Amino acid sequence: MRIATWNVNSINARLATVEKWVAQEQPDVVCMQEIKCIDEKFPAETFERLGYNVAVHGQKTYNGVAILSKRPLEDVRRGLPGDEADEQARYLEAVVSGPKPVRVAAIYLPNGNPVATEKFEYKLAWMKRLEAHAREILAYEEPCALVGDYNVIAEPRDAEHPKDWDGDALYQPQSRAAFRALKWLGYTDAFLEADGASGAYTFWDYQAGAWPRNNGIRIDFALLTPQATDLLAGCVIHRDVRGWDKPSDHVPVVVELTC
DNA sequence: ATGGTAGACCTTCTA
Repeated sequence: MRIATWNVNSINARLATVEKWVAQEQPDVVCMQEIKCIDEKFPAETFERLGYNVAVHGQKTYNGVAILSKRPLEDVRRGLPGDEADEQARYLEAVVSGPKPVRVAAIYLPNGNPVATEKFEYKLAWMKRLEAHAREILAYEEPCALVGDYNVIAEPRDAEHPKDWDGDALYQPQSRAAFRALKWLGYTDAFLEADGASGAYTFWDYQAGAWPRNNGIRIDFALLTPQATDLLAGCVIHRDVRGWDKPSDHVPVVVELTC
């Protein structure tokens, strides 16, 4: 089973690009972030025509996540547990049915900039809630992939110019520590495990020629439970998609599990 | 040191 994650930066602005890639690659599952629309405005029919079931957790203008799956989706959960007052649509979880069911979550972790504002506090609080929920999922002892835009540069190797990010929420010691705490609960970074190449990025800013200069960062991850890690067959960053017409600033990451 | 782009949408906010 091939599971993709992609921050599309508006599904409606990106529809032609996303449809082209999905039709070409035919992943079994596609987790999207930043769809930037309410559920009713998500172009579900486009993907249903390609043979996908669709689950959406959207909101107006900002954020929003979705899961496409060729196999039926069960036990769909909308929103990250731990704060009933949180109205930002950043988490969607479902079980992909089949002989070997796999739990999948689409994650759009808060950016958190600028630092020293309530936005950074919200990021850290959200990461605490994610850690608590990820701990619960580990206790299920089942294959699960937590995929998405984590908005964290975990290590210097994950940036072309790490020093440029010193004042940024994505590279703060607190952000990196929170990511480390999450991962060390017992999750595996699928790309590092399967590939491990340095200089492999998933995001290049639209500004200042970041793409032609390869001024990128790796912030889109697939974190796997031990039971999913046992099934890991590969992980590929679809770098070339950043050079397509009307690209997102993120590219798809595809993790393959043998099931 | 600054500004550079993209998207949603009403004028500025988010990234």
